[in-house]
Amino acid sequence: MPLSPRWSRIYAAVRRIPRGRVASYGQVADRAGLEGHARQVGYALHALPSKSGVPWHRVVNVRGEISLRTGGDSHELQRLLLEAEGVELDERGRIPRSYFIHSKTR
DNA sequence: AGCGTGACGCAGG
DNA sequence: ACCTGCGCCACGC
Repeated sequence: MPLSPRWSRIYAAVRRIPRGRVASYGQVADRAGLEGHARQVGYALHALPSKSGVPWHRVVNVRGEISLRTGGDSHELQRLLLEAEGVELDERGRIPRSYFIHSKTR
């Protein structure tokens, strides 16, 4: 049975993030027509089955950090998936602004 | 039905 | 750059 229309919009927005780029939870919320509901984006992705085909790994927090609990498996997985797409983390383990959607460069 | 919790973000200090 | 408080909504007790 279908998830709430709210979550469907969120997943659709995530699917629109181009390969090799990332978006913050807030940007996803905006693009899903849910301005100010960044937290719901995190919740929706958390509930997402790993088989879904939704590129959840392209969503990071506004500071360019992977928001999954450090040390956790999925945190590691997200980093690997991003690097596989050519997204490079800086020395602090954060993703430069230039990889975000809407960024002029890159 | 209330309350705490959480893959967040922004304004303040 | 760091910390705190608050708004947001769905879930599980």
